[in-house]
Amino acid sequence: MPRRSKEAALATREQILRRAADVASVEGLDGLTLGRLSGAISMSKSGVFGHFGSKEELQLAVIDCAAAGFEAHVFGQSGETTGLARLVEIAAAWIGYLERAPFRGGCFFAAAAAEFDDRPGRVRDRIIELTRSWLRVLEHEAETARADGELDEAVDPAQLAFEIHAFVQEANWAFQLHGDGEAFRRAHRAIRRTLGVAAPRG
Amino acid sequence: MPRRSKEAALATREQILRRAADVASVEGLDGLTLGRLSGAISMSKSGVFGHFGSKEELQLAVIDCAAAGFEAHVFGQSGETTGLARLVEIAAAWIGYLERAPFRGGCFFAAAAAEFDDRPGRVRDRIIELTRSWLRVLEHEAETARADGELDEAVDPAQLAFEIHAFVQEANWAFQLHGDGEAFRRAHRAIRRTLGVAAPRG
DNA sequence: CCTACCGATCGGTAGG
DNA sequence: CCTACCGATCGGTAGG
Repeated sequence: MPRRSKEAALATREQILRRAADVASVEGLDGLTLGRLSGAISMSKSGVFGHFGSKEELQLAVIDCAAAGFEAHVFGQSGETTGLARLVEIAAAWIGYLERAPFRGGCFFAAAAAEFDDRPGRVRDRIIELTRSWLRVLEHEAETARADGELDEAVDPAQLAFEIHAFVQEANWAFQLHGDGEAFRRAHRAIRRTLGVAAPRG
Repeated sequence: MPRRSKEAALATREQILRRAADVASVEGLDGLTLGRLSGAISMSKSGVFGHFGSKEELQLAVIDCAAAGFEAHVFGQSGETTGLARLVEIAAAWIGYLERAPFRGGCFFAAAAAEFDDRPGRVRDRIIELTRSWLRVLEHEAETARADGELDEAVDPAQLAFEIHAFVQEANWAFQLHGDGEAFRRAHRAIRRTLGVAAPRG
């Protein structure tokens, strides 16, 4: 018999993960140490450790926690639209999510990707999987928009996804590093211009 | 009297820094530890330490070393051109530098910026200074191109610099994280399209 | 979920 | 530029 109920243990786990994601966005997923994290939530190190079994499992759980928050915001905001309207909507929701600054360190995945892009392992694999799938969402909507005649037939959906993704990541970079208050507006403007140019001619 | 000549000491210092920049591009500027670095070049920890006096001074020296390599490549390649031709040239030289992969971990400054964008201190200040100045170079050439009538008068040079910078950073990101072999070609294509669109109408 | 540990490694120092 | 060391902290374990 566990001394505390499963519900209480799960609630503790969620509380740990929320704080961990915040710490990791600043210190990095590797700089997230069991000692500092447990101190920040007034638990013992091994009390935190017991919920995950290894640091790698903690890192993976933090990534999934951040992904769930991101998806809830971005997909929760978009309505029943498809194609170009949906592409515009989810890009705007993405920018809005970053503007609301869910973590102190800015975009969790931008930080995690830069940190782990050259460290093979399960953490890197999970980050690759999630970022690839997000790029595919953008690409898929661009494809639908082209098929529906909302974009010029010459448009390459993967190229369009690359450019939109670039603008939003650049805005996060410029805001976090330079404190550039124009950054998110620039991303909006760049996306609008790019989609305008990609519109069918006539 | 020093036991070894100043020249020899400086050569050792340069050797340390080259290796340190490579390690830091993978492990991060914080993950760059005196112990691992000294092991990698078969020196004692305190032998390396003595050249810098603190870990922060080592980090700053590594940043300046990476900046010198970047500038030598990018500005060394560009000729006597100005304005639009120069903007195209330095953007291409930048992409070429990243394609040649000077460090195992990809763009040194992209990694360093993501790591230190939320850690106040001299390291962050130096990264901000160098990245700001590079953005200003792009912006300045865009201004010149507009003044010379090579770009439409409605073009905002800062916005153009933002977009070009975004494409190259995105290419580095996609290549490092996803191993995307198309990434640098996509950046070239995006820049060409953006500058083509920004060219004067008529 | 806690206390009390483990070996390894960290940045940095003393002294030569 | 080296050996030998310092206190602090790391991820992880034993036992309750």
